[in-house]
Amino acid sequence: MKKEDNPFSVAEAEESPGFLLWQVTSLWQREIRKALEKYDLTHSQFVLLASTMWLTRQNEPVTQILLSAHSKIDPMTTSTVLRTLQAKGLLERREHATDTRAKTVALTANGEKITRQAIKVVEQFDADFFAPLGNKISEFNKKLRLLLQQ
Amino acid sequence: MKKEDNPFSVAEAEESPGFLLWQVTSLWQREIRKALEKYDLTHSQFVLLASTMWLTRQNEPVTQILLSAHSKIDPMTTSTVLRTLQAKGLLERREHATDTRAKTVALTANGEKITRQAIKVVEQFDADFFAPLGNKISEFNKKLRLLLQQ
DNA sequence: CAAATATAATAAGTATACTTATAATAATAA
DNA sequence: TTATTATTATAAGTATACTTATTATATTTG
Repeated sequence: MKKEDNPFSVAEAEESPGFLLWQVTSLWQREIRKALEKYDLTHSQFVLLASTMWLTRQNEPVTQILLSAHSKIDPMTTSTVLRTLQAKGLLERREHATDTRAKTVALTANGEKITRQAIKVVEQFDADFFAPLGNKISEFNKKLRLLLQQ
Repeated sequence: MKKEDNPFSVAEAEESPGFLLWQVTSLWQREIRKALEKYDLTHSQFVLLASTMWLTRQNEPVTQILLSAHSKIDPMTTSTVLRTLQAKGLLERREHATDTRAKTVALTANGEKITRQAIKVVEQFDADFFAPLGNKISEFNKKLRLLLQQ
């Protein structure tokens, strides 16, 4: 292969933000999965449980579509995962009071208990995972928020 | 729910690097998937094709385990996805010259052609996606590398 | 009000992404 | 050289994560 035919725009794979993001996320998700294993929760399940708790505390009407928007998990996956969590007895899905198309999601007592424990574990894990950034974490957060807002 | 019982350590979900990383990655992967649709490639397939091309250019012996390590895709998924790519005629998996346990992966002519086109599209997509960071991209890359090195 | 459009949820199907377990071989140590 | 350990790849099974299509209901518009 001829050198002048290089299809890559960067000299090192380590200079591509896309490839770096791919690698970091792969590792992060893999480690989180291990941390959640003891609660028999997948990462997506945890995100939806924590989001349900979060939105409930904001006094939002917790519909599936709102959970999907908040968690950035697509609506179909949200539906599937929530049913799994319902089967596990961690949350309930009732008919919405005013919108009969929608369902209202709420944690059960056990769901609340497990979610609280899992949040602690994940927050500690994240603290460790992002520790190499030191006091640059807020800068990192700011950059991520920039990417979300486009 | 009592306020003093707040299980979250941050006042806003937007202050949690973990949740932000989850959201950014979800959006990024979803958009990349759309960009790769016209080549009938998933994101993982693209990463493995580009990694094969990259490692080939580095004159590395491109085994599945090396591809797995480079791409951060676990070995089993690497095996499955590579077989899909082989069925599509985009790459070949031959017996390794010296290690009969291993397989040597190489792009076909068509695989090379499609990979080159897809790299262009993904690099352009990433340029757009990370554009809000402006000249802070190298700082962002540096932070991601810190997280990889731990 | 009736028709058109939008929204909320899900069925079915495909492709990861992971787990544990296993086969086959390579590399190393006694 | 033989036994132990490590490496490379894959089988089988589970849970996302997505797509397109559909159902049911809300909302908007003429």
